[in-house]
Amino acid sequence: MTKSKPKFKRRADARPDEVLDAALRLFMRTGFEATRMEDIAKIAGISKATVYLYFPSKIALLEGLVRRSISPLVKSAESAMATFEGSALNALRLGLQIACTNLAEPRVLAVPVIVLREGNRFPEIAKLYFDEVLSHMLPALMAVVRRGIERGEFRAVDPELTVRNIVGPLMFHLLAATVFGIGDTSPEGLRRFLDNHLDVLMNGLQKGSGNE
Amino acid sequence: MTKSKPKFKRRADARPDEVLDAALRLFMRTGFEATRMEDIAKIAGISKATVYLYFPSKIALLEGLVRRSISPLVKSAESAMATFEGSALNALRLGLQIACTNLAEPRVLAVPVIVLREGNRFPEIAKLYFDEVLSHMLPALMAVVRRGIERGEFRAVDPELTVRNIVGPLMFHLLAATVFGIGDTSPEGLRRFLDNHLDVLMNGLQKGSGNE
Amino acid sequence: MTKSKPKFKRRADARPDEVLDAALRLFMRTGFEATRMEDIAKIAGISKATVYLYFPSKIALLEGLVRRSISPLVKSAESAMATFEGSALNALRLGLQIACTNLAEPRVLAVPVIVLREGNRFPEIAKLYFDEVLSHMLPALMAVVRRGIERGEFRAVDPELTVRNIVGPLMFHLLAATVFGIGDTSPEGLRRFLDNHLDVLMNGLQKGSGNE
Amino acid sequence: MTKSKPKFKRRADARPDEVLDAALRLFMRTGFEATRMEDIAKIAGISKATVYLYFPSKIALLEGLVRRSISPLVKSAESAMATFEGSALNALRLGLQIACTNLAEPRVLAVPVIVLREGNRFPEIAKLYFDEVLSHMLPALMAVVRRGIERGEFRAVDPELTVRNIVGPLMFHLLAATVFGIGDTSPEGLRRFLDNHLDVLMNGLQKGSGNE
DNA sequence: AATGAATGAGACTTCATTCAT
DNA sequence: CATGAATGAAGTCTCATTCAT
Repeated sequence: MTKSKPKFKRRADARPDEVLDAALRLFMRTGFEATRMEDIAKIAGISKATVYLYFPSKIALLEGLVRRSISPLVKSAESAMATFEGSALNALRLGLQIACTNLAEPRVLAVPVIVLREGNRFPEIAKLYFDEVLSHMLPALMAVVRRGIERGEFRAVDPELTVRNIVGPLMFHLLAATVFGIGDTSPEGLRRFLDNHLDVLMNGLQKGSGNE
Repeated sequence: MTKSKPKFKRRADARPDEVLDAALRLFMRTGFEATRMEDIAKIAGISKATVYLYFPSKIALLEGLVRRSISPLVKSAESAMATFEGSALNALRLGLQIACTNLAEPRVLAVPVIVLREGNRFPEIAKLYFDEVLSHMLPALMAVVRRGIERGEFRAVDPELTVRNIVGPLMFHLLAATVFGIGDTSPEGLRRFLDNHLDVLMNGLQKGSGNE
Repeated sequence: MTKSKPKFKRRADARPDEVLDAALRLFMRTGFEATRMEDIAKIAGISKATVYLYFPSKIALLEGLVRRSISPLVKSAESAMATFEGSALNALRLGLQIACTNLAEPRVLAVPVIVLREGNRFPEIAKLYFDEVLSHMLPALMAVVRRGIERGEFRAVDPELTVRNIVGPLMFHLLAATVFGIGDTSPEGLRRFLDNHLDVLMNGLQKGSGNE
Repeated sequence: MTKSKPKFKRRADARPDEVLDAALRLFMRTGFEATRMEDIAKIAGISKATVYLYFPSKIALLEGLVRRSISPLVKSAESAMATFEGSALNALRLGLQIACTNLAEPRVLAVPVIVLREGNRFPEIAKLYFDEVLSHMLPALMAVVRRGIERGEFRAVDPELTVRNIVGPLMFHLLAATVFGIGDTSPEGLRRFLDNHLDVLMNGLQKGSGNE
C-alpha cells in the first residue's frame, strides 16, 4: 500500500519473456551448462528465486526458448511457400530472403544455434525443435523444389538432398560468423551473399554447362 | 597369466591418445561442460588423477583434441588441392570426396562439431581451429574456384562466398544427421548426397539455364 | 514450539561473526592449511556452502579474522598511551597489564599467533596485521620509552630495540604456554609473571648496579 | 656398467641430509602442510619416490629435521653454561652471543620457528623439541640465574620467570624480522641489539634505581 | 509475487603415498 | 638404489534448487 515507489507497476505478464530473453543471451554466449541461473536472473532484473516462479527448472528455460521461437511465422511461412503462386525460383528467393533477414537478427539466430549445440545432450529439445520447425520447413522446401521440377523450371534433382544445397550455405555463412567471426553479416553483406548463393544455386558453377 | 590384478599398469605412450579418445566421445555425446573428468578417466580405463598426469586441466583436453586433429593431412590436402593438375571441377570433386569419407568417421567429424559448439565459450579454441584448419582450407577452396574461373571452367562467381555453397551443404548434411538423426550417412547415402551436391553445384537447379 | 526441524534458519546478522569464531578456533588448533572448510561450517552450525555466502574463500576468512581483531581498542590504546599523563613507568605498567589481561583470553591471543604462523606464506596478511596493529603499537611503545628518557625517568637506551625487551618476554610467556604447555597463564600466574617482568625490566638483574 | 655419465657417484650417505635441507627450506617458506613432497624432491635433486627411501612419510621429515637440530651443541652448551667458571653475567652474555650468532643463520633459526608454527598440530613434534632442547636450555639458564643470585651478583628475582626476560627479546627480534621483515638482523644489527638487550637486562630501565 | 538465505550434491583439482621396473 | 607411473582420498569451491518470510 504505502510502497514508496511503485514505479510503473511491473507488467507481470511480460516477466517470462524477459527471463527468456536473458536466458537466450546467456545460453548463446556461454552455453547451457555454463550459464548460471543467477546471471539470468540478474539480467532479467529479478532475483534468482523469482525465476522459479515462472520456470520450474533450468532445462524448462531451454524448452521455453524453443517453444517461444515457434511463432505462427513458421507455419505461415510453410503455407505461404506451399501456396505461392509464382515460379519456384521466386518462392525460393523469397523464402531465403525472409530467412536471411530474420536470422540476421541475433535473437532469432540464437535458438537454432543453441538447439544445434545442446541437441545431443537433450534429445527432447532436439525432437521438439525438429517436430515444430524442421519437420515443417524442410518438407516445405522440398515441395517447392518438387513443384519446380514438375513445372519444368528445375532439373530433375533429388528434392530431399537438394534442400541441403539450399539451406546449407546460409547455415555455413551464419555459423562461421558466429563462431569464428568471419564473413560479413551486415544487411549489405547478407544481400551479397544471397545474390551469389542464388546465382550459384540456380545456374551452377560450370560455364556453358547448360544442363544435363 | 597369473597377473591377477596389477594395480598399476604402465603404458605411458598410448595413454594421452586414449584419454583424448575418451574425451572426444564424451564431449561429443554430452558437451564439454557436462562431461565429468571422472567419466573420461573411466572410459580411458584409468583413474581420475591419472588424466591429470597427461593433461593439466579439462580445457587442456579440448585443446589437445583440436591439436591432435590438425594432422599433417590438413596441410597436405591444402597443397594437394593447390597443385592439382586436372580440372577445377575434378579438384572440387576429389576434395569433397575425401572430406566426405573422412568426416563420415564419427571420430573425425567430432572435432569440428565440438569446436562449433564450444567455440563461443572458448575463443582461444575457436581461434586455434581457425588458424590451423580453416585458414588453410577455405583459401585452398577459394583458390580452386579462382583457378576454375581463370581457366574458363567456372563462371565468374565470388570465390569467397561460393565456398559456402561448396562446404555448407556437406555441413548441413552431417550436422542434421548428428543432431536430429535425419539423413543417410552410410557410405552409400553419402555417395548419393555427394552426387546430387556436385550436380547441383556444377549445373545449378534451373533447367535450360545455360548460364547468365 | 512445533517447529520440528526448520531446514533453513535465518540469522544473517550474527553469521559472519560465528563463522569467524569457528575459523579462529580451528586455525589456532590445526593451522590454516590443515583446517577444512567443512569443519569450520560444522562448528558454526551451518553448511559448507553457507560459509561461502559470507566469505568468498578460505583465505578471506583469515583476512576477516585479522580485520576483525583490529578493533578500535588498538587505536584507542595507542592514543591512550600517547596521552597518558603519569610517569612513563606507569604507562608501561598499564599497557602491559591491559595487554596481559586481553591476551590471556585465548580468542584474543589467537589472531597474533595465527599471523605469526602463517605470515610467511601470506605476506598480504602479515602486511595487513603489521600496518593496522604493529605499526601503531610499536611506535606507541617507543614513544613511551622516549618520553621516559626525556623526563629523566629512564636511562638513555635505544627505544626501538628496547621495545623488544618490553614485549618479547610477554610473547615468550604466552607462546611457550600455547605451544609447549609450559608456564602458568592463569590470571594469578600472569600477575606473577608481570610483576617479575616489570621488576627486571625496570631494575635490571644486577645487584647494586645502580645504573651506568 | 656402460652408464655414460656416472658423474661423481652420488654420495649416498649425504642424501638424507640434502633432503632435510630441502624440506627445511620449504617448510620455512611455505609451512608444513602447503609444502609438497615433489618440491622437496626437486630441490634435493632426486625424484619424489626416492624421498621415501630415506623418510617413510612427510611427517617423518619434520621429525628428522627436529632430531637433526639437536646437535651435541645443545648438550655441550648446557653443560658449558652449567660449569662456566666466570660470573653469571658473563655466562649469560656468552650464551646469548652464541645463540645470536647461531640463530642469525636462517638454517638454524628455521627449526625452532617451524616447531613454533606446527607444534600445536603435531604435539609429538612439540614434545620432542621440548624434551631434547627446551627442557635442557631453560633449566640451564635458570641455573645461571640462580647461581647469579647465590653469588650475590643478581637480585633475588624469580629464575623461572626471568628466563622469559632473557630469551623473549631475542625471540621477538628474530621473529619480527622473519615474519614482518622489520629490524636489523645483520651481524652488526644483532650486535647492537644484543648490547642494548644486555644493558637493559642487567641494569634495567630506571634511572638511578639502584636496586631494591 | 518476490526474495534473501540456505544447502546437498557434485565438479575439478591436488597430493602423499605406493607399485613395478 | 632410483624412479616414472599411477591412484585413493580428500579439499575447495560452485550451483541448481528450495524454504520461510
